[in-house]
Amino acid sequence: MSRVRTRPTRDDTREKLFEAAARVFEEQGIGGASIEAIAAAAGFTRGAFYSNFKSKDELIIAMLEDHVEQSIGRIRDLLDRHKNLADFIDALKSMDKSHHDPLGRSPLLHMEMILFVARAEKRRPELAKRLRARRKLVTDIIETTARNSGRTTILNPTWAGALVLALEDGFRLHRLIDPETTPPDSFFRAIGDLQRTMGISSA
Amino acid sequence: MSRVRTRPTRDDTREKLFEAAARVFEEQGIGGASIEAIAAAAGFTRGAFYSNFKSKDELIIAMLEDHVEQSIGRIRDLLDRHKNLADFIDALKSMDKSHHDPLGRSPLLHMEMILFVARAEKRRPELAKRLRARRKLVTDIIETTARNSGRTTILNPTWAGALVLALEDGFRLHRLIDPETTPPDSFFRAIGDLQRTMGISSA
DNA sequence: GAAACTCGATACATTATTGTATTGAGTTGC
DNA sequence: GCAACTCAATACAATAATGTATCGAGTTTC
Repeated sequence: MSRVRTRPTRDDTREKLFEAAARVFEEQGIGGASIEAIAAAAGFTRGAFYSNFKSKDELIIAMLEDHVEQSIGRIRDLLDRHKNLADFIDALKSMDKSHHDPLGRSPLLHMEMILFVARAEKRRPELAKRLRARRKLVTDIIETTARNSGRTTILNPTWAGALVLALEDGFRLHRLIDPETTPPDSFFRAIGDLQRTMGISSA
Repeated sequence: MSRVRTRPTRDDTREKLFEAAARVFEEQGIGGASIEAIAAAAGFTRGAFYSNFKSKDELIIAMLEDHVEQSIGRIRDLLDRHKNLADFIDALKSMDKSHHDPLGRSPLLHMEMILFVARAEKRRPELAKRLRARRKLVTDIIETTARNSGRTTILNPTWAGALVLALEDGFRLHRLIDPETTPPDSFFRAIGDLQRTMGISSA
């Protein structure tokens, strides 16, 4: 190793390409983004891109894997540190306030990713499987906290999980076009309502 | 007017381009679709496209206006024919089963459109306004049926509307990647739960 | 039924995008 | 420290996509 590194490491380059791609996808959508635009946004030429990824698809898949892994990791971590659900949700809330959503990406990009996965289902069914694993993690959390609670649950846990997840992404989506009637805490407010009236889990 | 028309009318051509664009956007996404691909899918050349629309953006905006107008019209129509909410929801359910969702387009395209509008917000704020008008229509329905009902509502009507709309699109989205745990009737099931436990409206 | 008009096809010029092959500065192993 | 290696830049060839100008068959008007 030389004393002062002038060339960025491979991981640096990949990381910069990830971030640049996120910005470009955010602005132009996945389909509308050219490889040139991504490389340029990262301060590189296409050469750097092709040296790191075979194609735009491969970059997206790597990003996706990275994001899902981080999201699942964050959730598990939070779950370890906050055993009871009230604390867990409070912790989620404060994460949410710090500009990051629970999945750790911007809402627009998040939606783009889901559409990408949906379209890629036939070519690459493993991508949707990854997203379903994250879903399952959430429903499992709801299921176990429900079981451990003294409260009787009105809804069955799997269904309650589906409900919560639909609300999360539904609000995220609607906030894009109607932030006025969809304040940032809509999701948590809805969760609160569910807890209070349906007993999806104890506090 | 000649006795037998051999050339399609302008409206025919536009309609075919709409349908073709819907198919192409569905497959490749809005950003990934070329004008050539759209024209070809409609059985035309690019010439026909440019003779009818200035750009891809203009086509999308026309499609969007068309779709929102039809959706609002359908909802109003249904509302006129089914005065009480239970009938209204039943009618919605049967529409839903006939391969069309309440907005009258495929889920993937629906999401693409919303993302397009979100991105176009700065350039064209009127598009988001249109979508908000549809949102408002739904919340108004909930509001008036709530007021007319004898039941006490736990939630305020605007919030209940936001909740219902988030669920609609949330399930639509998740059905794309996890149809197993997101059956087609998820939305209606959720509505039923809300009615039963939160009294968002009377039946 | 002839002149004016309409509209999609065609041709063309231009720019964008892609992917590969090669180069050379920077780094690592020995 | 030098040989082997790494990796982003560059150059290049080929294809894709765009937008405009023009043509001509079909349609409308009178």
